[in-house]
Parts: sequence; structure tokens; C-alpha cells
Amino acid sequence: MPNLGATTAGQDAAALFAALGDPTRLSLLTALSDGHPSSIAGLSGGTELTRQAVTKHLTVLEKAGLVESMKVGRESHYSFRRDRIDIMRAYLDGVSRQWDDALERLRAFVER
Amino acid sequence: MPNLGATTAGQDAAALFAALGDPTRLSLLTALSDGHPSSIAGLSGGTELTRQAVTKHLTVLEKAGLVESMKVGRESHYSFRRDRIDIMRAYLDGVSRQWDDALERLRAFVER
DNA sequence: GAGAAAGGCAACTTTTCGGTTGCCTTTCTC
DNA sequence: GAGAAAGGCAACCGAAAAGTTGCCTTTCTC
Repeated sequence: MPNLGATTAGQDAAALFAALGDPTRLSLLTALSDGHPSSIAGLSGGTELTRQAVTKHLTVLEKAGLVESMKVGRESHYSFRRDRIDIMRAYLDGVSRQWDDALERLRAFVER
Repeated sequence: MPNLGATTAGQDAAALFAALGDPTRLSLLTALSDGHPSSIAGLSGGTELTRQAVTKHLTVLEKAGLVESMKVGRESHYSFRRDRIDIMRAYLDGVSRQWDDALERLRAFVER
């Protein structure tokens, strides 16, 4: 009965959430969220991860649009894309608002 | 240099995001977010998925705390937990606020 | 009480994911 | 210009995830 044929918006949101659904990627994003664009070497330094592992995670984040990269000389500088965070927050707002509305309808129905 | 040793809060948030990072689960959650607790049969009806597949997804959602179940006769009724959505929104707020702060510091530095 | 509806349990297959290793190219820097 | 630093590319590995099938139990309902 409910529409389970994942909507387009749902697909997008799922891709974003999936990108965030890994502790390492979330750490990378947090590291980038301080505003300093960082190189791959800079981000993998101080970790037990190999440079390639970090590269893969950054690629996932970039494909999800949460991060963007720019070549600077021999380095790749990654930076945070704030607008995408807003998209997800909007999605979560939508879900919880829908929930609020449902509670409201339920209350109205019960009190009638 | 940056702290990549995934924080506790980050771990929690990652688990929540991971639970949402699948189109099917996101659809299930959206279906539940209208406030009607639904049975497994009700949720899998109208999908190409088997009942067991839906059950697995619901288990994932329940372990992540996004959903709770209650036995009613021979049925299991699943419902949405709104408070967990708030946790994720708080995380996203934190990330984007940090970003805002960084921009503010940058602006202050440039204008000095 | 018999058949059907709802679902739990467990084994199994296939795909994806996180990660590593090895090698090659590009760009610095002395 | 030679060596080092930064990183791209591709093959490979092990574990987890997504989904299926088959069978058994519980609860309705006629």
C-alpha cells in the first residue's frame, strides 16, 4: 500500500546518507568542515589508513557531492560543500514534520 | 594532522546514517513517517521485495533505533521513532555550524 | 478443528565495500 | 637533472550486506 518505489528524492537522499554512513568518511568530512581545504596526504597523515583508502573515501564523498576537489600543482585539495548538508537537513525536516502532522491528525481524531 | 580517530558521536551518527543509506529502508521509513504503524505484510505489499527482505531492512532500522516494533496478535507493528531523527539533525547542524564559524574566522582574518 | 494469514529462523548465493599492494606519472626542490 | 613527494590506476582479498528459498510456529477465521 505505501509507496515503496523509492522516489527520486529518496534515491538522492539515500545516496547522501550512504556516503555519510561510514565512520571514516564522517571523520574526513568533519576534518574538512573546519573550512581548510586539505590534500590527500594531509588527510591521511595521522591515520592508520593508507593514502589509497583515504582516496577512495574522498571519491565516494565527491560523487555524493558532499565534497569537491581542485588540483593545485601536484596536490589535490578537497573542500567541504555546505549546500549538500542543507539538502539532507531539509529531508530530515520533511520526515519529522510529516511525523508531527500525523501526530496532530491523530490527536484531533482522538479528541473529537 | 586532523583528528581522524572517529569520535564516539561520529560513530553513533555514522550508524544512523548507514541505516538510512539504502533506498529501500528510506522508503520504509518514509512510509512509516506518516504515523500509521504498519505490519510487515502491509509494508511489503506493493513491493517487488519478499517479506523476508523487508523484515531484514526493518531489523536494521530497529537496531539503529529509527523504528520500534510491537507484537499485536500475530502481527508485528512497526512505528517510527522521531527522537532519533533529531540526533542526526543535531549532527548536521554541528557540521554546518562549524563550517559557518570557519567562514567567519576567515572573513575576520581577511578584513583585518 | 482445518486452512489460511503473518511471521520467525536459518542456510545459501551474489554483490558491494573497505582496504591493501604494486607500479606508473606528474610535479617539486635541491 | 635526480631524487623525493603527491597521487592516479588497477588488480586483488576478505568481510559484510542484500536478497532468496525452504521450512516451521503462531494466530485468525470460517
